[in-house]
Amino acid sequence: MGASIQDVAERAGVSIATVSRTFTLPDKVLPETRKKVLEAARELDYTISRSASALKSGKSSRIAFLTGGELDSWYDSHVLAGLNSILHDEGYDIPLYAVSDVQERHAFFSDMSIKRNADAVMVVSFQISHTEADKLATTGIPLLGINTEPIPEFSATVGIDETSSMELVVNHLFNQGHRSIAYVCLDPDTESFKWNGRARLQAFLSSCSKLGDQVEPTVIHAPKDETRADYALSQLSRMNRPPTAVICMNDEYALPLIFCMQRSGWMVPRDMSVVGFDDSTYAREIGLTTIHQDPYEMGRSAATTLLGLLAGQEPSESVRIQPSFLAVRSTTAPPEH
Amino acid sequence: MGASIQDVAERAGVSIATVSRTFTLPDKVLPETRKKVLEAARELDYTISRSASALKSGKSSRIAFLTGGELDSWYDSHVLAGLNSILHDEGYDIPLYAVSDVQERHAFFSDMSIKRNADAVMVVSFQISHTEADKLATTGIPLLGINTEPIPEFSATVGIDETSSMELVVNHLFNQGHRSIAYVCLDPDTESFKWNGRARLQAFLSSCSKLGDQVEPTVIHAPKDETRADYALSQLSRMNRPPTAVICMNDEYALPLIFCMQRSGWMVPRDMSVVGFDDSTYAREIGLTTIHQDPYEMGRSAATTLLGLLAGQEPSESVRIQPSFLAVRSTTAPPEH
DNA sequence: TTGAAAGCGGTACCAC
DNA sequence: GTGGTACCGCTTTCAA
Repeated sequence: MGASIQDVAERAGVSIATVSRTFTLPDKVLPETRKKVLEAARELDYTISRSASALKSGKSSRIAFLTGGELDSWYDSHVLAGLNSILHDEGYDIPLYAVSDVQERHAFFSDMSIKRNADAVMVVSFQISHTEADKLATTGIPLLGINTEPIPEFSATVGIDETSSMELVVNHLFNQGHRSIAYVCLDPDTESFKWNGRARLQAFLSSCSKLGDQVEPTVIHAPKDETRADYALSQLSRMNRPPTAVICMNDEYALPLIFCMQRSGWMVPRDMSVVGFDDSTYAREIGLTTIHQDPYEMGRSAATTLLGLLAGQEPSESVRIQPSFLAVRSTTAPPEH
Repeated sequence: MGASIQDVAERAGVSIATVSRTFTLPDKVLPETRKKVLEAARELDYTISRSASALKSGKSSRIAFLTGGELDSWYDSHVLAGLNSILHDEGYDIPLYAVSDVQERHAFFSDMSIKRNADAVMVVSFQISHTEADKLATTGIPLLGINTEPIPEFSATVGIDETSSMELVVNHLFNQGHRSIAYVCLDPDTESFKWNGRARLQAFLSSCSKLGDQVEPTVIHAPKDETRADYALSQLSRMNRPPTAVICMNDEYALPLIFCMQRSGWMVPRDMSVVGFDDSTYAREIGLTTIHQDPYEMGRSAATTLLGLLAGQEPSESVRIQPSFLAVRSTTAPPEH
């Protein structure tokens, strides 16, 4: 159906080698010849075949995107958009490996269909084990982490500083006078493959302990489903000395919790301060105090780093900390005594 | 680096043809032989090369995903997740063609890099022109629409019934006693390539006119950016006889509008009823009355249809209407006189 | 059932 | 600067 390089060569009266060069190394072709070829190509509506050039050149032109769970989170889909905004134009596809249960996870790392079929792997928000990372490393292709633990197997990692971000939050609340703070999150051990679940929890505990005995931390493991806000609220209510502030693992926990509180007659921040993480959809409009970060830019940053790596450059820094800051808005206030 | 089909053949003591068959047509290989091959493959950590098989078989194993604007909308990213949940396992990649300005749009349809490099095109939420559709049709590959106008060039279209969904909304408000209703949307002619912008606006106007002179419709074109809610509210405020209800083109307009109203001291639904479209993130938690639809399922539905098409089946129905319904919650109520 | 062999459509090396 | 050509790794007749 479509014209091949042969057809173009004949029409332009040159060899296929020249046609190939015209597209891949235009400088090595006489402007005049190039013009002829380009014209012939246009007339025949010729497009280069990805599979053919991939086969011959030995590069798959695919960057695997590995993530835990369906690609439905605000964070991951923005990372993807950012990656694609750069990699697409460079000729890369981004196959999506969304492993959402242990079987899929095991399958991914055992058949390793990625081998020879990807030029790099982006590990996104995924709590990868060392065995798994080792397995990936045997491919010899660059491994990049976005929103993951910076492990030695990765050529580079892009993310925010979880520890200092959480410290910003805890200190903000502490400075407002809060002395009992709850952290609401998924149970990182059972409910999810996401890395930041674990990292943020640890950061919360360490931030509190830095303040010594002055702050009493509580951890509430909420379920993943729609009942998470109700569950968290009921847990808070039944404590005999409830905290005065709640930090949520992300906005997707914080916002429903706020709505739920309002329906139950609690005033935010009067009765309870609430902080989120991410500064995602509606956070600004609602006035949520939250940690701001930009996953789209992280995707772009990772893509740029990767392109350098693929071009043979050494990564200038193996861990790239992206900016994040505490957006103080109207869901936090000093506690009423 | 990686083992090739040659290596496996040698190790298993068979020809490469047999190795190939073992993976693509296992039934045509003696169980005994198959076992040998599979074992050799495992020992060598062999994975089939996608580019090689793509080249030889003439199929690209790519399904192009064409959408207007960055892939950051709730709707589009859920469609993608749904598509990928089926197509990935079938061995398809889904390259993302996100055209967000006129240049990119023009480039996409003029270089047609998709030609010979995609087995099908998914047109998602995109207001495609007839010229463009014709151009795509010259590739001869299946064209599917998701959340698009059902045009003859498409083999199939998946979406909700925009007209009847909007009628559900308008009639709900009418039955509550609303007689002056505003519709808030992007200006479909200038601000976006998204199809439903146009379709919903038309549906709004026709739904109102079906009720004759009894309902007075107003259309407010709001900007795309963060000021959209403020802008819409200011437009509403300056009307000398403001409507009693507002329908928004989607939840991403409705929710900020509600927050904005609350900040300005308006009570929803007492002072103004608000309806959204999509039933997306937080809509349920906030109690937004909205049209519910499931883009993830639409993606899966379209993927299934496509696989049938690719397997040579005729599509059973060229337009597939996915279920949608009005979720009546707490942002609509009879108007106070 | 299995093997031999002819490509699929490019790329890149080597002459000229 | 351009052309000839040997592959890249697989799929798929066609014979055996």
